[in-house]
Amino acid sequence: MEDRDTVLGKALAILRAFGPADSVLPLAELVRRTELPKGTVHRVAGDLVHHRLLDKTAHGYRLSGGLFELGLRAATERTLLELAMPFLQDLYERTHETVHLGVREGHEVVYITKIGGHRQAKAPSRTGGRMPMHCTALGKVLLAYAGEDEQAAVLTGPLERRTPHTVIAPGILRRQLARTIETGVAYEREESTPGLLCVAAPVLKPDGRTVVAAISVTGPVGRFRPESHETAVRAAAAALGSTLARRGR
Amino acid sequence: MEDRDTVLGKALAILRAFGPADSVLPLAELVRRTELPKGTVHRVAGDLVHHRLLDKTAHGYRLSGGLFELGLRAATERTLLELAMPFLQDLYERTHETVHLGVREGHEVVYITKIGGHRQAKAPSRTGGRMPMHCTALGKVLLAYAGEDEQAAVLTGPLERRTPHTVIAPGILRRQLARTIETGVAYEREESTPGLLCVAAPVLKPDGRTVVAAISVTGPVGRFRPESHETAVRAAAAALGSTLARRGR
DNA sequence: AAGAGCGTACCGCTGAGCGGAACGCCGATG
DNA sequence: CATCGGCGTTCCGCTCAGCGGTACGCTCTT
Repeated sequence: MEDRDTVLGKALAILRAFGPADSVLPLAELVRRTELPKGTVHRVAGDLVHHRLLDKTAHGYRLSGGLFELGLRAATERTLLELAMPFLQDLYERTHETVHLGVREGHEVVYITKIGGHRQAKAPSRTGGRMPMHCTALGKVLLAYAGEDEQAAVLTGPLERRTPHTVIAPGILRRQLARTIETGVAYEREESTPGLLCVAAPVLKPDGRTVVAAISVTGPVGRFRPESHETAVRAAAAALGSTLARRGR
Repeated sequence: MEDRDTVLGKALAILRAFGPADSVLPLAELVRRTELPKGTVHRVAGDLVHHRLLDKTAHGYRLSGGLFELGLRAATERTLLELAMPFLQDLYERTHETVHLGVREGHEVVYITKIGGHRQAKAPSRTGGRMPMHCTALGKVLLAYAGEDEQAAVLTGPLERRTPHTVIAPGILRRQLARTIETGVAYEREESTPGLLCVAAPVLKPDGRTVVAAISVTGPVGRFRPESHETAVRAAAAALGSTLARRGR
């Protein structure tokens, strides 16, 4: 999967060895995960510390602030985030539920940001994290507007059953996607996480066909009725769409 | 400044050649900024593309989504961001002005996040960006609680005059910092950007001495009266402080 | 006391990385 | 239309940065 034969490859193998949940990893753990020789990991990790991509603590290594800073220079994601923020705020203020902004990356959703209050539903999504497309509202929206082949690739591939409600039948899923194109929204009902509901709408280019990103509102089963936020989400997404069209790209 | 003799050094020189404002840089520009041989930049940039840290476009290279994703795995910043979000939301909802969360990194402030609505004052701060400490409310708070030597280092060093209001007299600045410790807030009045006012408060560890981060509210001269948000900012920062103390680190 | 697992240090071999040079392609200039 | 400067790309032989097996010393656990 990764190219472990070049210095850069090794360096990245080490950096990517950190999962979203990991905070500090000891050298030995990095060796295990990267499957690189111990000496090598030691040296490269040392270099990475020197370059401010890793911090060295008493208990091991940790991704450093330098990396955080660098990552936020990525132009497209950052611009999207900055332009979207006001709309996401509006949406949050109107709903007081967890609001997500995500884009498609390969066959998964990547969360650009996640905003919420104290009462937010405990979702597994994390800023900068990934989730499968077939079991999230955000993912379904992004998939619905993705290219034919992209869509087919995901539907054909194995669809992980995350909860009893996860839709793993390609047929049903395909129908949901078709309906998403018609209505302009997608739903998730406890398909990725028990107890969670979600509505999402696409942020489109002016052509009305290409997705740039998607916005969603998530809440817990019980007090939360996703249908009642359908219009708000759609409006926010549409508004962001036109803003993007107006300014630069 | 940078170590250009190792592969990693070159790679980082290239990545860091992208300023906060740059979106796409052509090869030639990278060569100019990094002062590396053309052939070398070409090759390394190619490798970086292969490793999903750069995107190659028709007009040059661009920091890619892979980097964004990686950066957001940095544990400390991300945890801080996640735990802070609800408090920042509250603060925004109460004030409807631009809200910042920042930490100290070296002799500057790094913005972890920035949230605001449509009417937000056009501040130069950007998520992931840097600003000097001596002319921002966030910076003054962070500096006030930083170690003696750290504080001295900044005050001794050259203090850039950003606007006619920038305080560049170490004496006055030191008094402001002292006062910040007493009152628990710092102000900025058009010291970094004309037309902008700002209040900030420290997020402290339980010991009440060590700063972890700082929160601020920014608004435009005219409608915005920073004093009236002093309590709200202080409350938000304090609340975040206790939350951090409770959970994990 | 023995052992397992860790982080660190050493060091000689070698091919990955290096970068100067040359090329072909524009678009600006005269 | 000819020239030229700046661009991105490719090539290739030299060499030293990177490599990783080995060994050591430390701290826990058994």
